[in-house]
Amino acid sequence: MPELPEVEVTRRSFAQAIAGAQVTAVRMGKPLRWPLGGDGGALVGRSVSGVRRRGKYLLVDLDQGVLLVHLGMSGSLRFAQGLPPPGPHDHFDLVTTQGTLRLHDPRRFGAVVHAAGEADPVAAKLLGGLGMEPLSDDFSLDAFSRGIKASRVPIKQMLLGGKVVVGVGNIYASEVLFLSGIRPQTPSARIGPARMGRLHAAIRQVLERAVELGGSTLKDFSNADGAYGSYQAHANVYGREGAPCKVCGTPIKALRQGQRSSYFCPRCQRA
DNA sequence: CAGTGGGCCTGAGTGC
DNA sequence: TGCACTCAGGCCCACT
Repeated sequence: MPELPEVEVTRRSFAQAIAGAQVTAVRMGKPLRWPLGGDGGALVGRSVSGVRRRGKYLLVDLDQGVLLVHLGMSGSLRFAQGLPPPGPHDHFDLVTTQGTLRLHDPRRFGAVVHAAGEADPVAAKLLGGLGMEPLSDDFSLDAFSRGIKASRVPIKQMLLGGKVVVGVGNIYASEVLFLSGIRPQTPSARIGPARMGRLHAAIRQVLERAVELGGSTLKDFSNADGAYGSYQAHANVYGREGAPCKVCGTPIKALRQGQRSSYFCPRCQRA
């Protein structure tokens, strides 16, 4: 589920509300993708100083250490007081003086990891190889272009890989390529300057727009207040196989790349 | 070394 | 109604 916009929308929905809170208890359900690291009891008494985002990770900063939260494919967070008793898919509760932060994740591809800091080997392993932040100032066309050109991997998979730029997942990769007029199968190294410029701009444009719209709710995504996103209704190609292209009317095509589906318009995306 | 594909999990949907 | 199968927003890692 959650790509960069959903994670950012989630962050914004509870960062203020949790700031300054002190952890009073931790509850864990079934194991998640990675172990918490240490005893949950070590979190009790810590206070939350803020919430940042790096790629698709949320970094819950504590007065000592940091909590890395990843939503995987099916995760979502809630932050509220008086949450109901945990259900079978609520696998982590951080109970604080200002409310409970709860991770709901049926597929359990998500994780909550407690690390001493970002430099802690456990955290560094997860955050180390990440590419540029697309919504930050370091996301220059120059660096992006160099990163992309260095590989012959199809551009769709290059974007998903996160080594050059983070946060572009399966939905937004298709949308970004549509706006840039590039086919998903195009080898990264074969993208020339004109299309590279459009691709770079489209990444920012699509992700910013998605954040404004609260992300995409395909099935069950909601932010920490329980609100749904609406970007999916604006998708040009994702999930629209056979439907007419919103620009030219040509039926949208689907294909599979590395076990993931990609969608594109054969007319608007010529090569 | 770059690149591909399996695997982690559960639930929803489809076709028989 | 039940079963077998496919697919779903991500990402690590073993293999070629």
